[in-house]
Amino acid sequence: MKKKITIKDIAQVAGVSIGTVDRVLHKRGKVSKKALDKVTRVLDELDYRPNPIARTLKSGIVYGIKVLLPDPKKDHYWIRCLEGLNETIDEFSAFTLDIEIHFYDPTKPRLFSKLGEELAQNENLNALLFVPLFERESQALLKELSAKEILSGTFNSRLSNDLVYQHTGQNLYASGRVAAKLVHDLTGPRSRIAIIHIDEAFNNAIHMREKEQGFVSFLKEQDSYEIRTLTLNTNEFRSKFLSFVEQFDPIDAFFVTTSKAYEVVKALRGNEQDYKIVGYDLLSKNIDCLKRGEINFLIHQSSKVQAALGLKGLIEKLIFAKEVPKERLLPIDIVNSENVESYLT
Amino acid sequence: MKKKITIKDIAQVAGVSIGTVDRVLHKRGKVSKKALDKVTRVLDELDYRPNPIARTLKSGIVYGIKVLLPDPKKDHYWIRCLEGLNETIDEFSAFTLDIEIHFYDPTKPRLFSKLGEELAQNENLNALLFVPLFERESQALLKELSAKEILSGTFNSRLSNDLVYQHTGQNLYASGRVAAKLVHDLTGPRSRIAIIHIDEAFNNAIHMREKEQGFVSFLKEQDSYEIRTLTLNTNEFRSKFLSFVEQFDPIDAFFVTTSKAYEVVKALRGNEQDYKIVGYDLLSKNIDCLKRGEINFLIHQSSKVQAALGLKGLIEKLIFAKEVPKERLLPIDIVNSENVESYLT
DNA sequence: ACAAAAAATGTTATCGTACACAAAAAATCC
DNA sequence: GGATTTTTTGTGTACGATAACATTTTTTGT
Repeated sequence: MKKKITIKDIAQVAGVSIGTVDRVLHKRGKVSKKALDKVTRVLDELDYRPNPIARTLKSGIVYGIKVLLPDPKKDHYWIRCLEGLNETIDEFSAFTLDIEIHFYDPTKPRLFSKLGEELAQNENLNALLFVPLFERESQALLKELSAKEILSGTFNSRLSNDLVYQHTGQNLYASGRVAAKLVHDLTGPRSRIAIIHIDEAFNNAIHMREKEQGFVSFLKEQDSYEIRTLTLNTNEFRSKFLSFVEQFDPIDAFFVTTSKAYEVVKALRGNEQDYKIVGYDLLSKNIDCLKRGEINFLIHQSSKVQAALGLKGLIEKLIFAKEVPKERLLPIDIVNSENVESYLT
Repeated sequence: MKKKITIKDIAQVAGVSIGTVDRVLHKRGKVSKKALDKVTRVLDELDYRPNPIARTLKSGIVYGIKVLLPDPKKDHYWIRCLEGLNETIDEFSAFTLDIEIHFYDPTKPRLFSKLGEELAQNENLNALLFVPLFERESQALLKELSAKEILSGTFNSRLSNDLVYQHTGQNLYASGRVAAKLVHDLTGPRSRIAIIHIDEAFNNAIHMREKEQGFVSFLKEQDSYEIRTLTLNTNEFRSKFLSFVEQFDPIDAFFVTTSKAYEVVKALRGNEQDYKIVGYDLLSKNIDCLKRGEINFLIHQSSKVQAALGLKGLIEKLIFAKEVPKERLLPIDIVNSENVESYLT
């Protein structure tokens, strides 16, 4: 228990009043050069860091944080992010934070832009966390935030941009390699494998490509494999999928790069062969298939935790002046029928 | 931003002074029945919860927490717990907490008892977190803590005791089932599987049994398997292990219930056959084997996170009066060569 | 019924920070 | 140099909970 250095200590050592120290700390001017130098030096020497608790207690200081999330009503995937956000909000309920969550239609880049601009207008906005589904629009938003010195955070999708303060995400390439390793374990070498992309437009196409690249890169390192890729939408699924299966027959395993592995399962039902299937995301439909043994593995990069961590990072930066690594990647969880329960908190 | 209810509001509504409210809150007596009733009612009605920040700020209130951990010098396994503890301590550095970590020799129950009693003597000890390696001694300690109204928390090992305030741990039985499922995936049905317990005395024998039971229960549900169990210590390892392998030959897979899977790998080196191996814990030696393909899967229940969560639970109870579920079980992580990196933060 | 003791209740300083305002010191003007 | 403006510095109060202390009310004893 080392004694904590307060603003009082600084004032005493520097031989000035706490008011002067405060002015130096907050750069509100009205300080003579002499006093400024002395205080700055003492501040540095004693390694002073303001007590965030006292700061919070002092009335009036409310940090404004807004979150921009794809509407869970339009795409159920995001409901878990919302849970994560709410948990973090709850965790910091003791502090005076003004956190608002706004939803946007994941199919309408225009509205995203509009909403983003609107939020950025807000006077007392200190940080904005968002899912950058739309590359171009997100870049524009980031530029605006940066200009206004508003902290920015992204999660789930990544932008290649230095302006973003912090990103919390997933290593898609590596997750593809993980899937490949699992398939390799399940089928052995020299097998025939289908990579299925479903609903590329809706989700981020880049996501699926990265997963595919990781997947293929692993298999290339192993014994020879026969790989085919199929890209389609939910509505054209029934018509195209089965003819693909027939054409590429016999298939040993499917790697489904989106959360729609259950669709593949459904389509293959009644088929005699024992297909191995590796997919993504702990949707309840997927979990049902997993438990019935129709899906072998699901890869899970908790979007809930991503959202929670992303928000937490921004809050801690604001309240505690705690620095967070610019990029944090979640573990790639391998889920099968036996450990799935342990991931459902 | 709903307005927060302060002690002042309560006083006003109840028609008394804040002093009286405070006395009611802290049960320090000297309050008339009439006032007590009124305040209690208002307190309940307005759902008042004290501002933990103001409470912390008020000088003098220092919560004392001690942690009792097996010495990482004696058993390197615990070093990761220590990391987790330190991360949590760091996280709450803004609050006035007096946290001390004490080590005990994991081979000496007597010293554990002695140290435990010593710590419990401490006047301003509010909570004690410990790893209950020794059943009997831990029970005694718990009784003492409970009598003194000191919060108790355990992690890593579990005691069947209602006195413990909260436990953070792992589902060993389920992890055994997970391992079995993986082995099943790797070998297919009708294979020959060896369960290896190493250093039962040192670690908790019950742990290994639970894992074994889970493992066997899964395989029983599948097609017939041939299972043999071998229990041994590190020093007698070389002599007994190879003769066991010879005897039970041919073996398809090994399930090692402790963190010593690398020992099995070492012993089997030079052997022609392609054994499948599933083990526990992300020790660097295990990770090396995993990356070289000598171990197929490691099961990971982050002891670091267990320790961190355990401590966090106690702190939040003290500071925020936040209730924590009596038992929290970590996810059972499946680790292979491709996702191991994502777990090493 | 009155004084003294006991019990109940109210008031206030404190923690560390932030900011408004008052006070002092320095600079400017005539 | 004295009055006025400007700059710099110091002081007081608030935030919410706590606990010591001061004050009021009630009870007890004679």
